[in-house]
Amino acid sequence: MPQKIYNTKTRKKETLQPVSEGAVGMYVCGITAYDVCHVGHARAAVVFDVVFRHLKACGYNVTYVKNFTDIDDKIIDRANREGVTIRDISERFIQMHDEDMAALNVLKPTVTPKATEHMPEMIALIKTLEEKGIAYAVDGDVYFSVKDYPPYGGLSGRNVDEMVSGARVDINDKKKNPLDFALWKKSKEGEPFWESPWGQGRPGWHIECSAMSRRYLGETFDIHGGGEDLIFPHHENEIAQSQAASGKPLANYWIHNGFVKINAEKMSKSLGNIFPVREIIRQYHPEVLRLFMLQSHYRSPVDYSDASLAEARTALVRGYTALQQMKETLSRVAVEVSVKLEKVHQTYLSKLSEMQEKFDAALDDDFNTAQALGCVFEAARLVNQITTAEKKMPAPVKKVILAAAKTGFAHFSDVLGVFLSDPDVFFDSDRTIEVAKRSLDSTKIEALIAERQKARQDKDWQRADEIRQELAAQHVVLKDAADKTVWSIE
RNA sequence: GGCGGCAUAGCCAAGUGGCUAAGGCAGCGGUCUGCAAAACCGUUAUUCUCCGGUUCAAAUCCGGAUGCCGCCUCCA
Repeated sequence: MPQKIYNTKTRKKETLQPVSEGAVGMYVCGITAYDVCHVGHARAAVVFDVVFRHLKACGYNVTYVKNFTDIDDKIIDRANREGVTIRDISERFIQMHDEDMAALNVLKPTVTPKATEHMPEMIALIKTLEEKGIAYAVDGDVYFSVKDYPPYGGLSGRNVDEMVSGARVDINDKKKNPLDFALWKKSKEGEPFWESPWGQGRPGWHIECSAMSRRYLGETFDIHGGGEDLIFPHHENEIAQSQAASGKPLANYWIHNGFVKINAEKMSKSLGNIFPVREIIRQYHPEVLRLFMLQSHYRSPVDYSDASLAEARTALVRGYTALQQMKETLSRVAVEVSVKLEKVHQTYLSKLSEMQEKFDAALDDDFNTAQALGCVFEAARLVNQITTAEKKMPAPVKKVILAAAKTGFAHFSDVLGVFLSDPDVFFDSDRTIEVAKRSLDSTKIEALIAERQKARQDKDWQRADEIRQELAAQHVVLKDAADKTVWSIE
């Protein structure tokens, strides 16, 4: 099925037709490296990671570029506050960003360029704009002249005249027009600077993305992404700069992810409701956060809360429970050369392949991860039916069906970036996190479980139940299997 | 003021013209179990904020009302 993408530029779902057949160029605006990543960054990263993974799974040769802004007012401020260099700051937070992303199973983009490493490209681009009469230099600053680029406002659906009358733009005497934006800023005393035809200074924010996307993807590429807040002014300005310079469209498809909200409010420093990724993954397995994001459509806003993460955890546990049963059954049953499948058994196999088709179709339809997850959970139910409920099914038949399910799940995991752990490793890790969160003592818990096992062997059900209740009070849930008792935190 | 989005069960959330309105959480009944837990089976929206319209047919398209939200200033 052809890939459909909702294009912010046209506000419609369109069929992806790459510039060059079989290849996709994608640029996504990355972070400004001045602080740790929060849930919002995580969402954007996960959304475009799934786009990346899915397009690759579809056979496209994807070049995914995600930049780091490593020169910016906020970085300078922080460097001054801490008395270190801007490089110290940006390197520190890029490193932490990479750690967080790795924890969330976010694949490394093909290229992760940094602004400071692309000064010549930026300066060249600004020069081109200046030569074309679309940019003007004033006292060491260079501005983009919005009135000299008539299509301005095309992406965000804004009208230049109305924006001027709206007048929520900063006052700056150097600008000819309040909507004009800086391409190059003269450096102030003590600030880091680069040499340029306009003197010592540093680039404006928007120009770096124009310069780096051009460098790695060319003048026109396929997909440009970012958070919905970037539509205006950032992406609008990128389009203006790049297209004014090249005379060609910058990107054919514009994808924007929705925001993460906290209690229906915007996350912001002033509200004090920022949730850093590294804090969240101390409370929950990273895949919990990832699953939470994938449960809703990437363009909708999501409301982050502890309750919704707890719910996502339960769902994740459900999936891993199926995987664990599958693994266990597969390891137990010996391979049989020829297995006769009856019609009922064939039904399972066809249901499985139906789930896989629906899964791919969901992602083809504007990366509908929520719908795709529906297929994953239906497949999980099917696995559970095979492993537990279908007692009459011959073991070799189970093996054949579960092997097919395993292949299907491998695909689901590969594309969504969840259910990637070994189930036993996942449960261990989940339990460790929960034990720490509730300040429990696993040694004591296990001692009680051992005591209960003895009581059970002696058929002292009263004592066994007493211990179970005692543990339940600490949120410890027991699961009695034939030979052992496993425990988890509810 | 300008631009845009959203409203589906107790909660979260897909579905955007027509088969039984996915899936997850929670609830209820059953199977299994010493009892549980997990799993499985069954059940939980005659209906998609409200009012009109188009159509043989609408949650889905059009118009209006109400409510919530985002962007227009750094922001994923």
